[in-house]
Amino acid sequence: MPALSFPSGTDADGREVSTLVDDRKLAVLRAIVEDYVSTNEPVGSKALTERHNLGVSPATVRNDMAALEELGYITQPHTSAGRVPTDKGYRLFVDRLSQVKPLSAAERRAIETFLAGAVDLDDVVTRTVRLLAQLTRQVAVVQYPALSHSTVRHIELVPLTERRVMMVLITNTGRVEQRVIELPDVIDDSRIAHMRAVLNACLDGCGLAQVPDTVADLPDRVPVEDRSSMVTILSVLLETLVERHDERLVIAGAANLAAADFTIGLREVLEALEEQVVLIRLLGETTDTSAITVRIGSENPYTGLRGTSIVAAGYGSGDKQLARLGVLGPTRMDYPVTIGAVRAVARYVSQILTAS
Amino acid sequence: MPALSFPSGTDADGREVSTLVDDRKLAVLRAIVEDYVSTNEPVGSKALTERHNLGVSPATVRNDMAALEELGYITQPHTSAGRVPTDKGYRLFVDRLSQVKPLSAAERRAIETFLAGAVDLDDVVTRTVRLLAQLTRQVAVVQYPALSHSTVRHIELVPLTERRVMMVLITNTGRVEQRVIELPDVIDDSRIAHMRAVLNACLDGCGLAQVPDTVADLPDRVPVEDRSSMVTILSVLLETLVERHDERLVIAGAANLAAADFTIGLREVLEALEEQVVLIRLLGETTDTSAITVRIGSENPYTGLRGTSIVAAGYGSGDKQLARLGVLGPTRMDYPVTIGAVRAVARYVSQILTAS
DNA sequence: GCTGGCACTCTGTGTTCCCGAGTGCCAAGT
DNA sequence: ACTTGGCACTCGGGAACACAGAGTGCCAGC
Repeated sequence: MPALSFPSGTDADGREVSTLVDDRKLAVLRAIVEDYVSTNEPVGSKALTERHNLGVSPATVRNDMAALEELGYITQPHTSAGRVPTDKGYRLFVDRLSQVKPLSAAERRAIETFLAGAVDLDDVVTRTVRLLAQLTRQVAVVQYPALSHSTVRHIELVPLTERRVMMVLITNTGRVEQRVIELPDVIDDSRIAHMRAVLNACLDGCGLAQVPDTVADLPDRVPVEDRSSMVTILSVLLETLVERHDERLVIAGAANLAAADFTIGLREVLEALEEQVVLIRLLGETTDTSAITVRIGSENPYTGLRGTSIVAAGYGSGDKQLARLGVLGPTRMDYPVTIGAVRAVARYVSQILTAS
Repeated sequence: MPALSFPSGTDADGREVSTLVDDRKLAVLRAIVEDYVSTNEPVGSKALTERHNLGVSPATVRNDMAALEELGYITQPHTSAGRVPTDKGYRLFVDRLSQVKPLSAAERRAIETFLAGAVDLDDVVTRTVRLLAQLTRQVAVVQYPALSHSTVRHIELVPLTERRVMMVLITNTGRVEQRVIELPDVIDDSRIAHMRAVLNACLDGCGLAQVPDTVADLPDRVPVEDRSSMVTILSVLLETLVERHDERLVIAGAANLAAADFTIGLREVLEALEEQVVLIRLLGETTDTSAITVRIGSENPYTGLRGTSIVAAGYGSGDKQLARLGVLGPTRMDYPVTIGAVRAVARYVSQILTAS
């Protein structure tokens, strides 16, 4: 059990905490959170003193509990029932009372070997999401690396019929986007080859964000008879960059929802999981720091997920954040373990992506 | 209400049915199924006579019910409760008592416009699965077109670093598979280009099933210094064909499970949905006919899905069956509507794939 | 400021009871 | 030979009720 860390008066909230809540009350709060997470039952003063040697009697704990309730950190479902942490209580617990629990050596080895076997980006993402779901026993979500921070590795134009080509865009992160393009004119293979050469000469290594500017004068660099085709191709390319931007997500572990006694709101949660847009917002903005984001219950912007928390982290290759991954579970989750797992997986994935 | 169709003595089962079960008993069974599906409560003799004008009294219906129960078509949850159809009862209902309900004109228009907007194969599949989930209010599953029945449209080799290339395989169904290949030797771009040319010359239009035979002598057709690289590339190509074979599935509408009062087994169902292998088996073999497959409850091979039925159909481009799609829901589902929706969607998707 | 004691308040559980829907069977009717 | 009304019987589920147990708040004493 980690020592109780309580640097008093460090931030705006610190003052309230330091003046009204002494160390023992915080220890009580922590004990409540830990017990409630493991038993899923409101925890009473007597049980607390039995399971944690706080060195005081139940009566004292009761006084502390009353104070904590007054401050909104805990609540009781009914009069004369035990206490349950509120979202605010979990927040305090996560911010100041808990220490992230690192994975066991065995778990780390398992992650390493499991992820190392991936053959391509799709595979990395699929394995990652399954891994995360299994480690945390919760619902895992992994976002595909964003196009916006990648660079063009290659653009391929494959003639399909005489008026149709398939464009394949390959990025440095290994992501592949393809689109079928209907051309305005009939174009033979050698002209296609020329356009492909022009495209690649211009865009190879170009950051995707820069593509729109870079291609502006491209139509002028091809023979006049190919100009309208080139315009068509470019417009599809730009569309691809915009439309698919950040959109793809992979989910695993939905079955874990049923295990958690999610009597209420299961339907809403499943619905949210199918709404990519909602999920992406929940994963949060891609911040520059590699910090873990924790959204607890009502802190998250989506109605219907009142009872769920999200633990998310960014990942990427090198120092660039490419996308986010995380897990979603009941507010009543084991935050130290979950945060540890998410952090570890994010790091390993970053490592894999950087290496390849 | 469709006329009662009962061609007596048509098949092996027909004899039992025709001798022991007369038309009225079948009408009773149908009424029971219909009522139970819509109310989700065991249906009694009195309620039946009130809601369906069978022209007989409750007592008569009771006699018929006793006979139907004897034959295993219905059962009662407890003594002195109404009757509930058994899996065998649903089977008879589906096979001989129900008429597929076609979609409304509005629904058909909606399908058409919704699917027509798809830009590529991924998009077709995604839209299809959502559509199906929405139409049936159940869990929809769509399998990606199988590689085995497709032909090679193009193979692309993209140099990434001096010892690494990405292979992109494009099939005539628009499916794209990519793999990064680590080469044994350093190979410059022109030699890569040559290998690409050789590959495409040999494989363009080749059925994927024929690829293994076709490429057997390919290494001999390239300069001796490229031979080992070609072998590496071919082995990865063959791997891709085998590994990804039929594997990919897309699911939507899992939230509908929560709506159905799936008090029992929800966990199992969600687990099955994450097990691609199980799901593929459930969708069934790709048969040549365009018939709809219905698996009712215990008919399906997977424990834990006792309470669910699967309605599946094949789809494809032209007359070739490429893959399957279907929905999964409680055995207590509206089969006529569900079958109608699955059939319609399968047809439209086939149409889209054929046209493109 | 902590502690033990005490009265009080609930929830959850087990019990009992009863209503009503539904059945099976039988004898009478067509 | 089937159908029908009648009747006794069964059983699940809801209402009413009691009660044990866990938990609380408060107070007086240390």
